[in-house]
Amino acid sequence: MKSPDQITIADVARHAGVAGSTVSYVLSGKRAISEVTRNRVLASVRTLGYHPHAGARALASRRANVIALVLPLRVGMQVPVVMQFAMAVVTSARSFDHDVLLVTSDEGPAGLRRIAASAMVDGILLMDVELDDSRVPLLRDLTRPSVLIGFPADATGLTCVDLDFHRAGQVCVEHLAQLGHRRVALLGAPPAVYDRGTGFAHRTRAGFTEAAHRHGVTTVTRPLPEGTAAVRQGLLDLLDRHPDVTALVVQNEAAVGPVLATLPTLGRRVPQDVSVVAICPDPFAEQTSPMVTSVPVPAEEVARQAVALLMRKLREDPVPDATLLSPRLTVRDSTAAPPPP
Amino acid sequence: MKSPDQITIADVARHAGVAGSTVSYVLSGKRAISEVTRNRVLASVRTLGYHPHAGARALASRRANVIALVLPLRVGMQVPVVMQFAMAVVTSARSFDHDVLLVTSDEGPAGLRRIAASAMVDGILLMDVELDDSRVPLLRDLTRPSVLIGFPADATGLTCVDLDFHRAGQVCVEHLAQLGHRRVALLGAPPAVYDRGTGFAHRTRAGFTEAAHRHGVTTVTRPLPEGTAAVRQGLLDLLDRHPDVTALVVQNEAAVGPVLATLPTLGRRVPQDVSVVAICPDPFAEQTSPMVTSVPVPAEEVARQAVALLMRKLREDPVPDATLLSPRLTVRDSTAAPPPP
DNA sequence: GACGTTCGTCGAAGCGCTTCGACCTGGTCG
DNA sequence: CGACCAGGTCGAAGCGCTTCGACGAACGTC
Repeated sequence: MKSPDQITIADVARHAGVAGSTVSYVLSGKRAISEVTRNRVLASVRTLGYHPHAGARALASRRANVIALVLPLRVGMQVPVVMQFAMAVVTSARSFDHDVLLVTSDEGPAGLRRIAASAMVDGILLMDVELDDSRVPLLRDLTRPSVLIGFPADATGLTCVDLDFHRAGQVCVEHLAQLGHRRVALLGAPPAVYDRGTGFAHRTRAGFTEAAHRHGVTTVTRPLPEGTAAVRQGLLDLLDRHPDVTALVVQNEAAVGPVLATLPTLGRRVPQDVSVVAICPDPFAEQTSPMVTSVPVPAEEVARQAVALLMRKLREDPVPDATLLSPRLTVRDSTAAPPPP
Repeated sequence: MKSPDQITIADVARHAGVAGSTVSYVLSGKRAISEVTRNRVLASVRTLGYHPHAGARALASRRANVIALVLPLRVGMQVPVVMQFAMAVVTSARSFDHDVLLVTSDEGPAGLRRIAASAMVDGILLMDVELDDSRVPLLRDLTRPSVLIGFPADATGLTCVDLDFHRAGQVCVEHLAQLGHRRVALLGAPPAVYDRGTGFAHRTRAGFTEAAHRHGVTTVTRPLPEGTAAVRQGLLDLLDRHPDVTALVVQNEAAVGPVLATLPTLGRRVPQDVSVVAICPDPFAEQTSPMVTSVPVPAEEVARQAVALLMRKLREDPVPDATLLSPRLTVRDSTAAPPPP
């Protein structure tokens, strides 16, 4: 007595009057099959509602058609972007006929090792990589190919994708310099993010500072803690010490709203008195009032690229080590020329 | 020549000087094995770094040790909660020695069917269930067990877990009534959420209205669109038409911040002039200023419960159809007695 | 018209694991 | 003291799939 669920390739073969191997070849396209046989098989597949058994397939073909998406358990401020990433990864992976196994970092290296060694996944996508990431060395001697989203300090031998944050910092300054601003502040991620050594924060700051220098703009940079009250306090302090600042670059999704809301209460209108540029996802930027000029983190595109790269590695195609997506600046209503002195 | 990666159970057996089946029994504990043999096998497992091949295991045992987590692709504003859920699901699943396959709804029912039929997962966890959810009927005639997070209109034959939103609505009103408020407004999710028939919004409103009635409190309810500007407009309009409202219940994470920020600019101090209770995740509530009295959505606990239920169903243990987690109200700084008339 | 070629199909051999029945011990019991 | 039993262990038979080599048949080619 057969169990009622799980239609096997043998069932399809019988129904179509061919050999099991023929069904397999029809489905994989790895050998020529006549038009007529193919159609007969496909018809049987459809009428029986056949779906290949993933385990059996993985066992025989040594490919699971699954990739791992490794997220840090401690998702800090940037939850929405991470989510957007994750969804985009799933969608992209599906377009390559792969599924996504969600893994958290809290099992540590052992978790990664388990996933890889059990042949559960063919490749690994690592998100939110930190400058000095404990998972990274492991990745190097794992047999499975991997792609990182973000850059560790030492990226040799690894494939990494990210927004070009260095360039993003530059772009913000250039926009503001062009408008005539001469003194600009960078309000960054919470201090913890810098301390943790997360790459993007440092790279943005470097680009920011470098471009400012080049354009004769003087700068102030400071991290911005979480929480509306803290943001307010930070702003007060900043404007108190540096009253001549006429533009802010904010790289902290959670802070963008509060910053825009607080400035008017401090007697600074946006953009008449002070301009604001944000580095944050588009959905955020479009929801503020006034709508904020921003350099979006193109989560979907980064995800797509990362998956595409991983697929190429699975095929053993050569891939570039570093892929930097160029930032685009979208001008909205929060930036204007500085007020006359 | 053997491929260097992938140590098999045969390797372990040889190394330990026992039969393959013995290794299997040591690992699964399904038959008595002498202490001495067990230790010898476990030692070999460790020194060789053996991890069972997931596909082979799934094929032979008919259990993949993987559950599917199905997320809606279109995640609205409540991204952070969803994320929190997802992470908690992974953690819980791991504690049962299961992994999590991330699936989006955008493939539609076909996607679910594929996942289930390919024996890729043993069970399914469906998030963000809507009152009239197209995926739900399918679930009923799938062979795999499933658990829903949220309630569809017709939940017969299904296992559902959620916060008791009806009770949450009541709890908010009761708190406010006790403080002496007589006229209370419910500011809900964006209109689209109601139209979509998402259960929690309706259930909260029902509980809210019912409790208000019972306590002799009159109510106004209205959805709240996304965006700071829209929130402001909505508040202006509300206070204009109903100037006697002294308390607000906000069920819209994205709106809590803006509401609290906007009220003072409309000449209403919180909590002296108007009290605010939010139904939102704790991290949100703790970040507002003033810190808002709230009924948190216990994402982690819901996730844990859902996974636990699914595991019981996998073991074919009987489980309750509906699991409602009781809300707790955390009093913070945004609620007080209403001002004298 | 005998000989390659290609094209399409089949059968069988695994992939690495679980699990079932069988088979050995040594005790225990009547 | 032989029969019985429980505790340990083994060998072999699959699980459902892919893939390799083999094999007919239909087609030129000299």
